[in-house]
Formats: sequence, C-alpha cells, structure tokens
Amino acid sequence: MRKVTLSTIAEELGVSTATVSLALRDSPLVADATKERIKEAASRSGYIYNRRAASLRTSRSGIIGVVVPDIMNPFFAEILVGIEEELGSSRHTFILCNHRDKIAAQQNFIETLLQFGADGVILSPAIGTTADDIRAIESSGLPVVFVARWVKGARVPVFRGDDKKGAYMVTRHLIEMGHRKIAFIGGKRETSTGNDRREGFLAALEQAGIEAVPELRIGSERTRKAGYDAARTMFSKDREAATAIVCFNDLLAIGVMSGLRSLGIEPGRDVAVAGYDDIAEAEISAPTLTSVWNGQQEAGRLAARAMVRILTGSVSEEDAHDDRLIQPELRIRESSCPPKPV
Amino acid sequence: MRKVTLSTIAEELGVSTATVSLALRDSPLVADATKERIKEAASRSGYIYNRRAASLRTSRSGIIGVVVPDIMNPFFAEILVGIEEELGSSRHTFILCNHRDKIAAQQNFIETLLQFGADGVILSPAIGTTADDIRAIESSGLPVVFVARWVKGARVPVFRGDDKKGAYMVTRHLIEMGHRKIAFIGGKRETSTGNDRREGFLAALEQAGIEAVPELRIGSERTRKAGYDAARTMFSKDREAATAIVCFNDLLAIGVMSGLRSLGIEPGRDVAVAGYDDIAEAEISAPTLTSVWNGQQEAGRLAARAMVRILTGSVSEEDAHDDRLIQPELRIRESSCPPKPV
DNA sequence: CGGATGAATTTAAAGGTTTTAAAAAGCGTG
DNA sequence: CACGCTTTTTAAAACCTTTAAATTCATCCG
Repeated sequence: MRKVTLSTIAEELGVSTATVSLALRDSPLVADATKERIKEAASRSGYIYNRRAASLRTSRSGIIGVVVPDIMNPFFAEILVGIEEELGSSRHTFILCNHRDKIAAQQNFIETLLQFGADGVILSPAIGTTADDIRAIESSGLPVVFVARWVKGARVPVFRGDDKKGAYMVTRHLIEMGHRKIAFIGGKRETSTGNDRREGFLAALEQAGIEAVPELRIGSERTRKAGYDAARTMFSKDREAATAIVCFNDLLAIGVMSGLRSLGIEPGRDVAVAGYDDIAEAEISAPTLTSVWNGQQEAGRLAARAMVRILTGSVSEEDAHDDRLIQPELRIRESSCPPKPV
Repeated sequence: MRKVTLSTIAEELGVSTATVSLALRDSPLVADATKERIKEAASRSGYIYNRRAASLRTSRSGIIGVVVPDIMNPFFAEILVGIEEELGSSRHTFILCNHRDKIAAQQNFIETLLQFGADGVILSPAIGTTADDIRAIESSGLPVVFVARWVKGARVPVFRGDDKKGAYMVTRHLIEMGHRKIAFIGGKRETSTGNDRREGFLAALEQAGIEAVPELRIGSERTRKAGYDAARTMFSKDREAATAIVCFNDLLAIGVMSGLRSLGIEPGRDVAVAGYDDIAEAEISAPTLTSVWNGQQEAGRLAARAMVRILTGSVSEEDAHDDRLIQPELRIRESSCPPKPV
C-alpha cells in the first residue's frame, strides 16, 4: 500500500498527472466527465494533497506565523482565538511563538518561518524590537502585520484597541466620580501598549487639571502577582495613598484587589479599582471589575484578515496601511466607587 | 538578487550541491577545510535552509500537530506552554488547533496535518472521539500521544495528572475537616477527565462511608459562568444544601464562589470550596482557593518529549506505552473551612 | 477539402533538497 | 608505476506538484 500521489491516480486512470492536478483543483481546462472520474478515484483511494510538494513549486506554503508575548495571558489568548477563527475560513494554518519578550526567541522564530517558507507573520513584537528588525523581516520576503503592539517607524498595518483613548475613558470615569488622587499601576514604558495607556491616563488628569504625581505611578510586570505586590507596596505605609487605581490590565487589577484586601482595604468601597482588557474574569471577580473592553478577538480577526488580503493581493498599498483602531468601551462594575468621604 | 540555494553556493565555490548539503549538515564525509569554506559562504550569502524541499525528499517535516479543546482555558494554555518549551529544544515546530469539542474541527485539522506531512500529533481529544478515530489517524501515518484527556481502548501513551487520585485527595481533605454533605460541581461525563475526577470524589465518599447523593452532583460546562449559575441553582432554595463543594476545576470554583457570595453565603467561612488544576488565579482569588496541582505544564512537556522520542526512534514499544501519571498535590488555602456549627 | 479554430490532454521542466552508488583523488607500497 | 586502500567528491535519481508550451483530435468554415 504505497502512498497515493497524483501519479498513482493518473496511472490508474490512464491520464497524465497534469490532468489529475488540474481536475482536483476544478480547473476549467479539464472536461467535466474526466473531472468526475478523477475526483472519484482520488477520494476512493484516499489521496492526500501534498502541500510540501505543491508549495515547493508555487512558493506559497499556506503557513502564517503568529508571534505573541505569552499565551498564558488571556489578553493574547483571546487575540489568538480571533486569528484562528479568521484563518480557519481561509485555507491558512498558523504556527505559534511565545517570545516572552525575548528578542532572541522572536528572531529565532522568524528564521524558522523562513525555513518553512511561511507566507507572512502576524506580530505582537517583543520589547526592544526596532523598525530595522521589521524591515529586515519584510525584506526577506515575509509580509508583516502588527496586532496589539507595534513598532514606531515601521510602516506596517497595526490592529489594536485604542489604548490611549480607553485609558483616558476609564480615568475620566474615575475623575467624574470625584477622585483626585488616582494611581496608575503596571505596564512597561517599553511596550507601545504601556506607553499609550499611560498617556491616556495622563491626558485625562491633565484635562481635569489634576497634577500628575510620579509616586502614584508604578511600572511592573503584567501579572496578578505583580499587582498584588504593587498594591501592598503603595498602600502599606499610607492607607490613603490614593483613592482610585487605574491598572494596566485586568490581571494586574485582580492582583491589586487581592493586595488591597490583604491590607484590610476593601476594593470597590474604600478604594476604586479599574482594569483594562475586560477579560472574562472581570465579570466574575469579587468585586466585579470595572474595565475597558478592548476588542482583542476583533483585533486578532482583523489582523488575520488583513494578512490574508495582503497575501491574496486583494489589497491596495493604501488599504494595507489603514491601521484599524478598535474603539474601546467602558464597562463599569462594582469596583468603581466614589472616594471615601473623610 | 535571486534566492540563495544549495546550488548557488555550490556554483560559487565550484563544488557540487551534494557536497554543500553534506557540509552544512556536518557530515563526516566532507573534508574539514571544505566544510569551513562552505559554511562561511553560506552564512555570508544569507542562505536559508529550505525545509519544504528537504522534507519533500526525506518525508520528515519537523511539524507536530497540537490539538486542545480551548486555549482560552488556562489549563490548556499551560499545557501548551509545556509543549512549546519542550519542542523548542528539539528542532520541531507545532501547529495548533482549538477543537472546542467539535469532532468535525478535530477531523479537519488532522486532514490539514496530513497535507503538511506532519510528523505526529499531540492530542487532547474532543468529546466523542472513538478508539477507531485514533486508529485511523495512526494508520494514516501520524503517531499520536494523548495529553490531559485520553480515549478508552486506544493503545496510545497518555500524559496527565492522576485525576482520580487528586479528586480523592481533595475530597478526603474536606471529609477530614468534618464535612459530610459534599457537592460536586461541573465536568462532563463524556470527558475522561470528568469521569476520573468524579470517580475519585465518589471513592473518597465511599471510603468514609458517606452516601452519595445524586442531587449534590451537577454537571456543567467548565467555565466561570457555569460555576456561578450552578452555585445559585444549588443554594438558592436551600442555603444548607451542602457544607462543602468540590469543583471540577478552578475556573468553575471561582465562579461558584462568586455565585455563593451573590446569595450572601461566604465561601471559606459558610461553605468550603475546592477547585482543581491550581491555576495562577487560585492563589490570588478571594478567598484564595484550595486546589489540586495537576502538573499541566509537566504533562505538556512529557507528552512533547514522548512524541519526539517516538519520532527519533529512540523509544522502545514498551516505553511508548508507559503512561505517565503525574502525581497531584493538594494545595490547601483559605477557601477550606470546617462545616459551620449548627 | 485544406486549413483554421477550439477543446482536451499531455509533455517536460522546474522547484531545492537528500541520498546512493560510483567516480575521482590522494597516498603509500611493493 | 601499478596496485590497493582510504578519503573526498560527484552525478543522478527521487520526492510530488504546478504550469507553460506543445500536441492531439474533432469540428467548422470558406
């Protein structure tokens, strides 16, 4: 029982492999009757299309690389879901890389993609990625689109939530509730997302004429644990260090709430807390968490769609650079509260 | 600037492509001096190894399929991390599928894997997968290993936590605290995991001479939302329906705790709650959640390692069927409490 | 009826690597 | 210098598909 290939079928039916190839792809060059016979024979014999062989010839592999910082982070997991859904409907498959913000890992993966003859890469670049890095990738023949994060100076379409606006919205919401001492926890200056959210935060303060106090901004990892620690650091000396906290993301915010509670401070009553991303947990944490819906899945979907468009050539150069900012939505929940009356 | 291939280099150096191919793979057949020259030329000219071409010849693609129910579930995300780490160190790449317990999606993906000439597949099978399905996959040339879930009757190595034992341990822990009315929430009878955990639960009850009450077992999805709903269903009529709850997983347990609290029942004081999997959230939820560490990452790593071993032939038939049960560990936290005195 | 047209099919090359058998080169020996 | 032996190198086939160009064959038109 040797492997069934085009020529197995061709032989069996007494036609050429070219005919078989064309027939299976429904080419109008082949007579209907022949197509029938061929297709029947193919499915009967359990023929399996050999993409490696095909792509060797066509130099189109149907593989798209997806590079994200960390799939354990629901934010990126959700983006991935969006990408997967979209690619599923377009005969493309993706291979995945978690770079954990290690440039080397990212670089390594790009190399692998090239070896596989990947058609393109959807990238949430690692901290420290330069515009030159991106250019290098592109000039080696891999089209790039960004998702969630992007790199300054790289002329590449980017799909992401409007972080600055979202951060502005949630900060503004807290200000409107009467807060003046608002802290910002988490996010690294090095990531575009971190920068944008911080900017939005600062913009809201400024607009309300509130002076920004550097002590009220703590950078950190983007994990629950980091949130827990940051909250304890900030509030252990001064229980009224701030009356509200904007967190870089929900994971952090949930950690922050635990941290507060461990100090006997009740989030949503003593101190208002807000997160970002609106992950599933936000709705079910205790208290439920005010957050900003950021359209991760949508971003993934759009990025994948854009990539497919680029690959199928059904996109103008213009189109490709039409960065799509997904409009964030504020989700107000129990963790929002006015400042405690003194 | 045409693409650099073996023959580009061969031409430049006036040797044959065979020599170049062998040299780049460090074959002892090539003289050291020649190797030097060739390697130098390769890196200078930016040669990229073409895996499609190679794998066409060798029928080894270096691709491994990974099939899990849902990456949004941290349980599976963690398995994935284990797999990725392990594969990273062994020149293999994986392509991913979320089947969402749809057999069709799983089947589809297997087809894709075959087209790509994948070397094997690491599978957390969809509900309803039969031993025949697995046999079909294997007989089409894809070695299979299971991770987390498995299929009865399929002679395939499986790497997973000892669910039965873990469920036994956590139930036993609650019994020792004095509980007699213990509920079990979540999990589907159709998954191996669901079954095993339920069995462990029942075994602990039986061993303690506690009668199992069917009303205290609710099957459900494995999400936070489902936990929330289940808790409300169970406790809304009778606030003392049970004094302790064992949940199928942490996600559910966190939902259950929220559900309880929404009824004014305080988890960890009024009712003991325990989860399973020990995901990161368990440590940081409020109250922190008693759970069972199940070694997801370890399971992923072992599964990947086993697959690589199978592929490199460095494994006896014996070895391959040495299913590895990872020993669970009980993590007792605040959500454990004795039954409320009446 | 010769030649043009068009449809259906085939031929042959190309794509880049690996591998096997065989050739070549080098070298010491008798 | 012929011989055998080892070390290097090579030619060529194989892997399977796609595609441009060529071929066949029947039909149609003037």
